[in-house]
Amino acid sequence: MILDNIDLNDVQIEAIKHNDSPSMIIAGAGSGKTRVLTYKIAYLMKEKNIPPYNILALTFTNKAAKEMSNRIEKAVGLETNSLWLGTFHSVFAKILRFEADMLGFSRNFSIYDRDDSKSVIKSIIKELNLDDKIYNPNTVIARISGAKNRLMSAKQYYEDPICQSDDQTAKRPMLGKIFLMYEARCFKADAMDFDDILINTYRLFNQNPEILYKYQEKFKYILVDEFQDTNLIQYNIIKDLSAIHENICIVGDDAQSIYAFRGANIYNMLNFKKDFPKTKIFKLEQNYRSTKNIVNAANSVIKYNENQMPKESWTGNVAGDLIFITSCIDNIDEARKISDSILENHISKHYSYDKFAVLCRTNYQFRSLEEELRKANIPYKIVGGMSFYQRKEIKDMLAYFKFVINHNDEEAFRRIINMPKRGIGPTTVNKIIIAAHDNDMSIWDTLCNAQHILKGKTANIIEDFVEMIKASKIQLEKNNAFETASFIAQRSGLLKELFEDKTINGSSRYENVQELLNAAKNFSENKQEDNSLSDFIQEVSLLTGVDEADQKDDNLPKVTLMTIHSSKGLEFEYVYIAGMEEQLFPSALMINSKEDLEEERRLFYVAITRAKNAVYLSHASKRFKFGKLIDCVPSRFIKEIDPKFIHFQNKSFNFRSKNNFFNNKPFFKKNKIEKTNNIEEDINFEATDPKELKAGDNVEHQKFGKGKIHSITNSQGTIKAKVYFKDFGEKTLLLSFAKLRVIK
DNA sequence: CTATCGCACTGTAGT
DNA sequence: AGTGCGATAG
Repeated sequence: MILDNIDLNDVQIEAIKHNDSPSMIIAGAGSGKTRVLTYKIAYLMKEKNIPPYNILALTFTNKAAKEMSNRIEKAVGLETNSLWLGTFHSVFAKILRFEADMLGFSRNFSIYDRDDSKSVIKSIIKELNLDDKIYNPNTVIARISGAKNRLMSAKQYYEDPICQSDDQTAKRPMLGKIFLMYEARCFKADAMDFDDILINTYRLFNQNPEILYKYQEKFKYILVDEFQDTNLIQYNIIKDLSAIHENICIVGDDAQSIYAFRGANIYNMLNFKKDFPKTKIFKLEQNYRSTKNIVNAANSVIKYNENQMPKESWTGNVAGDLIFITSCIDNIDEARKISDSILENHISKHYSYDKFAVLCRTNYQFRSLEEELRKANIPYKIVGGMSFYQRKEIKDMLAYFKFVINHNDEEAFRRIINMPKRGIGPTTVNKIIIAAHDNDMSIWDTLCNAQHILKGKTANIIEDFVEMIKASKIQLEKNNAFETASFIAQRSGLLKELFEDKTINGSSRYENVQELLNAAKNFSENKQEDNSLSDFIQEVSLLTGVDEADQKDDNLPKVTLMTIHSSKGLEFEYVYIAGMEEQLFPSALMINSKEDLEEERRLFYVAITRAKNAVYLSHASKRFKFGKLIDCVPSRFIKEIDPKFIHFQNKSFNFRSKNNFFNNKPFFKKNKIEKTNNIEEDINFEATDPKELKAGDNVEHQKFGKGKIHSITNSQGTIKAKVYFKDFGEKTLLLSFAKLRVIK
């Protein structure tokens, strides 16, 4: 039998074998959650002979889905293809493509990411002649997304008295109108944003009982991973889907719920038992990952949270090291101490670099860390952050693909119409879009009849453009993703333009587009069917920064730099948590209520429990932000760890102040480890007095080499220079810190 | 229409 | 520190 010879404890086995009524598996950090889930699916398929297409398994990240699929393949052999395993968004998007016409969409609908939505919102705000400082696009998006997550349509929002009065007091009376226009615009462009994928699935099932029934019968077994991160809509959909068979198994840990900010609802976990009274609960409390000190320290912090389910996380592992705490002068000192410590552990304990992770609350903290790791010649990789698919040239290329697939995609149209430059400026674009809106025609039909609104050269250019799209469409219908993509890349002239750009930035853009074509190639070759460009785009639209991390990897072990959010589900021998400061972690922007603070605390809990062997916390007294030095105070979370589990690395600490945990001057010692020879360090640069620099000067920079000052500006008290470097393109430098030397 | 320059804003997290 | 936008020059 499949579970024989597999290392599983009694509760795990019980949980795996329970499949005839709802169940909830409360799985603490490091308790073998994924293991249970994968073997549960394997067990259903092999022992219960459930056909894979009757099983639906939902995860939150593509990465988790991929890993689970790999593990199942290992356990049962190669039959996971027909298994419905994927993220909420990808599975629901798949269903929506099948049933699109029920909702008035086509099966080629586009998916708008945040940037696309933002751009639509911006153009609406502009059209309505509203002030984008009051109607900040981010705020507007947040309001709309919030309403959508409460299952409110634009029309309902527009008519709702509470929403109206809220917006009135916030001085944003037009928000309802913007929402209405946004919804209309997306619908017309045959596009859905991330929220729409969930909402439309919910509506599809609620408005069409026969379709719901079809899927209820199809998905006889439903499993949900990371259930604590589901929002209300996601929960309602899976509740509906499992209403007949009630073979639903949810796995989660309330202590690791860190997505309330995007609508995840910790109470879903508590409500589940009410909605499914027959629920059997399993608690996986043994931690197989971390040492006793780490588990106990994590427990001592999380007990400050009032909202949580009772459980006892414990481990049979060794006691291990205490939690190290280091005080630093500023973020550069912090980065240096972390890189020194990594090097020391790497050398003395022979741990390869991939055993280390540096976790941060925010993305911008990576900059100083990166620099120090680079100086110390420690290989590293950054996970998340700016995604490959968010780069300009990639978005441009994807916009071409999207427009060929969906001729009504207005966002894609705006992006590509003058990329590469073909002489179509904003005036012409507006003419076309206004003509389309006025005559209630689609963008595409307007383009095909461009001779009515445009004259001479411009009309010819548009005609050529239309021809190009038509030719690409023909490719789309008969060829696979790679063939079509290559055709479009060349025919559009985008590839040629990038190829001819000989600056470093230009050639890296060219390489990026090649990389994208390469991805399309792999996609086409790995699949026998469903390998058209449409299928490729569907997959890519739901991909994020975290997913590509391993993609370009050259097998060299590297230290991982990531945010705590993206570290969820992973584990490392050594975990460094940088920036343990009030305002930063817990984040000042975040904590408006007790619930918010508790979420930050859970985030801290997640961070600590990533570690198998040791945790290093560091905090700085000063930190650069927006080019300014900010004073920082150690995080309250440090104080909350039971002192029994802490070791202070800086001996000079004392507890003089009652209010501030450490308000004495932090101890600073010279680096013990000698730096490897680094050419850049050999050049001894002195920062030139900013007053001596002026626009047009030829300069040399320590890191970027030779360049020319474009302009010098003084904004909000910081003097900045835009410098064009020969090898690195345009950079903005803070003149007070940048080490520039004037070349005569 | 396109290129360049100065200014202002942003800076939680991820599908 | 990077980006994006508007003003202005080309």
